[in-house]
Amino acid sequence: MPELPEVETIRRDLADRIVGARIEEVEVLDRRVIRGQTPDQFAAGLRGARIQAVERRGKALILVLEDRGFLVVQLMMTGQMIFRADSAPEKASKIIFTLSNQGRIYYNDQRLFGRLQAVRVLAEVGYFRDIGPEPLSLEFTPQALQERLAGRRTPIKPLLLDHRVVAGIGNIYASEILYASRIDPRRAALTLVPRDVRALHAAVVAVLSEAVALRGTSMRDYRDAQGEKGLFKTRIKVYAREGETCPRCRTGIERIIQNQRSTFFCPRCQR
DNA sequence: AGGTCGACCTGGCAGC
DNA sequence: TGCTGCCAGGTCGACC
Repeated sequence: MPELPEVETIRRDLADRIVGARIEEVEVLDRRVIRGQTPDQFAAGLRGARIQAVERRGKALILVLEDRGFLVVQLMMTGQMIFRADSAPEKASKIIFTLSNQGRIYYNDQRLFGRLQAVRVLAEVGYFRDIGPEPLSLEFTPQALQERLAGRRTPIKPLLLDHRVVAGIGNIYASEILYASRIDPRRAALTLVPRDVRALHAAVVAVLSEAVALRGTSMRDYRDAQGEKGLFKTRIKVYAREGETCPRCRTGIERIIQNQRSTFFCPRCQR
C-alpha cells in the first residue's frame, strides 16, 4: 500500500507516541506475516524491548530496539500500523503489540502481503540490499539519478518503481511524478536528456514533499497511525483518472499497462 | 546483467 | 440476489 509519503507519515506519528515505551506483549494472530522466525521466536525476541527510535528507509518502517536490534515492517499493499490506547482489534488485525505506555499497535493487513522481521542487523533484510538513494535526502541529486538511469532500455515508469534506482516511489507517485515532469512513461530511460533528468529529479522531490506535507494519499486502505486518511488525494492529477481531462491541456487521461501495473498519463503534454 | 512475468492474498465493485 | 471478472499504495524469484 503505502509509498514513501505514507510510511513517513506513520513513522512520525508512531515516533511521537511510542519512543521510550517497552513492548510488553506480542500476539501473532496470523503467522504468515512473520518472516524468518516462528511466531514464538518473534514474540520472545521482542518482549521487553525498549523502543529507542522509529526510522524509515524507502517504504520500510524500522523500529530501533535498545540492545535488541530492529523490527522491520514492510506494509506492502494493505498493511497498517495503528496506535490506539484502547483495545480494538479488527478482522484484518494480524499482530497486536501491547506497550508499557498503555497503548497498543495493531498490525492490520487485508491481503497479507506485508511482512515483519525482527533482526540483529538491517543487512539481514533483503530489501535493503542494493537499495537506492532516499529521494528527500541530499544524496539524491540529478547526477545520482542520471547515473542510475544511464544505458537502461526499460521504460522510465517501471524504473521509477525500482527501489534500487531510487527508494520509496510506488505506483501512484510514479504516474504523478512523470506527469509533473511532462515525460512520457513509455520512454526508454536512456532517451532522457540532461534537461529531462533534471525535470524528473525536481518532480520527484516536489511531489513526494507535498505528499508528505499532506500526510499521504488514501485511495482505499491507507490509514495513518491514528487510523485517519491522508489528504493528498485531492492533489492527484492523473492516477486513477482515466477518461477525465488533463488539468493542463484538457486532453483525456489514458491508462496503459506496464509490467502488469496501471500507468496513467496525458498523451498530449507528456513527451 | 537487464528485462519481463507469475506468485503471493483478500475483498470491493461493476456488469450481467 | 448471486455470480464472474477485474482491480488494488509491493516485492521477489524464476525465467529468457
